Amino acid sequence: MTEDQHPDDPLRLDRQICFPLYAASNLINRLYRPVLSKLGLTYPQYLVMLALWEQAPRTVGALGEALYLDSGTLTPLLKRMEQAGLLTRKRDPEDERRVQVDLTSEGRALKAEAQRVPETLTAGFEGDPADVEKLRDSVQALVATLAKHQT
Amino acid sequence: MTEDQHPDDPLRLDRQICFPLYAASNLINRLYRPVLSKLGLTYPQYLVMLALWEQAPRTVGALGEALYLDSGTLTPLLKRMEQAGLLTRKRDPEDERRVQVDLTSEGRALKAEAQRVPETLTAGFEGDPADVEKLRDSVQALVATLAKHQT
DNA sequence: CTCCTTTATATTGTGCACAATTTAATAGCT
DNA sequence: AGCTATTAAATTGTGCACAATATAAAGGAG
Repeated sequence: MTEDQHPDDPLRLDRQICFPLYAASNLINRLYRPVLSKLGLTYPQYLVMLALWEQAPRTVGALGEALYLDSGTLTPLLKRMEQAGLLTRKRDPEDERRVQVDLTSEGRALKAEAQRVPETLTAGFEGDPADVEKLRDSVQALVATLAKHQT
Repeated sequence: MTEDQHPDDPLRLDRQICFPLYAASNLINRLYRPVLSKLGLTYPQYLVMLALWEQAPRTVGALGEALYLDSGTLTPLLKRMEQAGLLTRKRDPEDERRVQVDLTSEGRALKAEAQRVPETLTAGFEGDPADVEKLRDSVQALVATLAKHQT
C-alpha cells in the first residue's frame, strides 16, 4: 500500500529543511559520544566546557543564552558536572537569585586534553574545509534568525 | 576571570560546525512544538508520519533507516502513537522477527490537517527560499556523509 | 535434525530538552 | 516602608536518543 509520490507534496520527507538538521544533530552526537566519553563528557557537557573555557565564571542564565538552553536543561546537567569535579556552582552574593558557574582547576586542565577533539571529528566530514565553513556560517545565520523569532 | 580569545583556538564555540547544527535542531523542535501539539504529535512522531504517508506499511527497521533512529528510540515512540490510534504494529507472519507498522484511517486522515504545517513554519525562516533550499541540500549532503561513516 | 550465527525488535538505564510550575530574591512604584 | 511585578534558578513530568543487553526467530553448516 505505497502512496503516490507527488513531487510537489510539501510533506515529502526529502523536501523538509528541518529533518536533515535534526538527523545531522543526532548523527553528530553519536559521532562525538565515544570520543568525549574518554574525557568523561557528554556532548552538551562539552558545549558547556567550551563556553566556560572562553569565559568563566558565568551565570546559569548566561550559559543558557550562549547555548540556547534553559535552566530546566542546565541545572541537572551542571549538577552532574559539579559532582564530576569540573565546575562549581555558587549563589552570587551580589544577587542571590543568580548562580555563578566557575571552572575548577580540574575543569581548566581538561582543555588541554580536549585540544584534539575538533580535528579528530572533522576528519569524518571529509569535505573541502571551505565548504564546511560555508555550511557552518549558513547554519549560524539560521540559528540567529530562529533565536530572534523566539525570544 | 575571562580567558584570552585566541582567534585560532579550535575550541572556540563559534568555530564549531556541530554546535550550530545542535542549536538549530533544538530551536526548530521548539518552533514546531506548539504547531504540532494541535495535531497531537511531537516532532519525532511527525517525522514518522511523514515517512508513513510516503510509504506504508513499513517495518520498524525501515523506519529507522529512513529517520536515522534505532529500535530503542522507535519502539516506545511507536507504542505511544499506536495508543493514540494513529498506527498499528503487527508481527509479520512471513518473518516473525519483523514488526510491520501501518497507518490507521485516522492516521491517514491526519495528513489533510498537516498540509499547512511546512508553510506555517518556513514563514519563520524569513529568507530567500532559494537560499533555504541550498542550505537544505548542504545539510542533506552532510547527513549522507555522516551516515555512511557510521553504519 | 542440531548447533551456531545472524537478524529484528524489545528492554534497561542514563542523560538530555522542554513546558509548566514553584520558590525566592530583587526592583519598582506609591 | 509596603505592595506588586519581574527576574533567576530549581523542580516536576513527559518524551526522546542511545549504548548495552536480552529475547526470539530465521538461516546455514555439517
